[in-house]
Amino acid sequence: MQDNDSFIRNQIIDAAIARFEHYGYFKTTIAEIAKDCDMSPGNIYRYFKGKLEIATEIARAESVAQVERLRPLIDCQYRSARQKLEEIMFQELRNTFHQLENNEKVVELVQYVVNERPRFLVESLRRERRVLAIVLEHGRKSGEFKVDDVSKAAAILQSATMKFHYPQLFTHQTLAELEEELHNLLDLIFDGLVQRHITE
Amino acid sequence: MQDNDSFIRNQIIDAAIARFEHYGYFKTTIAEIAKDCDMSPGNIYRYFKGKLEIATEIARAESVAQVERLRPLIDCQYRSARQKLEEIMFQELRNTFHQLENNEKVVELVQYVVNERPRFLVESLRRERRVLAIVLEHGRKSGEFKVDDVSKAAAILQSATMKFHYPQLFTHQTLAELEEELHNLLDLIFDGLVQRHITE
DNA sequence: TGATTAAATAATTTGTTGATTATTTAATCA
DNA sequence: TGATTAAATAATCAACAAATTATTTAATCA
Repeated sequence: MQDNDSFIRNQIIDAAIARFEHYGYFKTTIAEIAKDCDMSPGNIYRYFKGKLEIATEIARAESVAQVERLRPLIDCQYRSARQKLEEIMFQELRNTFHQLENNEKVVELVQYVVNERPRFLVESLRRERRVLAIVLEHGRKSGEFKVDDVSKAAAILQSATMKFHYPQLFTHQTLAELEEELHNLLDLIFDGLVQRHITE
Repeated sequence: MQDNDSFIRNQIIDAAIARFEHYGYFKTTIAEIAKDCDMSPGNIYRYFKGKLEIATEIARAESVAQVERLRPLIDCQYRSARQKLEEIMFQELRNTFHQLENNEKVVELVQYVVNERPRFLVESLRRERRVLAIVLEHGRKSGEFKVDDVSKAAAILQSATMKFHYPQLFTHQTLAELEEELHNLLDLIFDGLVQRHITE
């Protein structure tokens, strides 16, 4: 029964989230998650390959949700492509920063998943690049941007803003400082990206 | 005797470098370094506060040397400021990449120093920013660049290229891939940085 | 007296053992 | 028969002693 299966998977995921957020990944045991779901520890393994797979699924869902939260923004009619890219970057910076300050258990979990499953990071970065590419394509079509290869441009944009997604690289800076730096960086990038209409 | 003191300091540093490069920071003991210098372990402490201070001095010297190696480049008369910045970035990328591939013991040492002494990283980054600022100032004076605040621009340039200095962020990319990405990034940045002479 | 050492102490690492936890397997259930 | 469990096994962790190493101190040397 496929439906019931995914119902139970969700039940396990939900129990795991609650435990992980409260006690952290390492301090929660499969036995505890199983007990929360009124099942035996072994039965968890019918639904997940192991503890790490549960964590990976949670981290992936968070990464997908973060990108999903950008959707209304990228669909918005009243913003320029530039404004959209700026807001995407700021939203991600603030999100990372707040996670780091308020949600250390989740940060720990994600960092562990990233270390154990290098593909996870590659996949998450690709998801973000797709969003960037969509907005860049808008900008290209409307003539706002001068880009020929949209996905290459997305990759560049992503590496240029890498610092702002990696808490390890927030060298003791405050959010305000990071925001100002990001703002300046984006100005620099856009002045190079915006189509310049030479007056003739 | 100040001269003799610094002679012995250098002797210790040299012995430590040899050991650290060969066996790694953690596998070499103060006793071994002392023996290489024909002195007792305790005597090391007349010259250094401890093992970590020796490592820090070695890492700092490496960081200073890396910046020094850029000097002929920044003094060069026949290169544009843009060319200089490009070559600085490429030189640093290649340097980091090769260290990572050939000199894992040194990488381990530097990473440990960075973890234990957060100031060390701040200091190294400032050293690099100073170089960038010098070249930016050249470009500003000659009219090649449109920058008002040179040291702010240096900071932006540094954060935009952060990925290429942090091996942790080389997500399984080859040197060739990284070089291409850096090349594209610099193109983007310069198109925004270069003064555009509007034809009137 | 400053440089050095040997010896003392403090901190860290290593190795070991027992417990806990993750995962697998072989029944049981419905 | 598929879902579940209980029991078996494998892997990991925690605690603690022993050993090693880092650092300090109190002599000794020249």
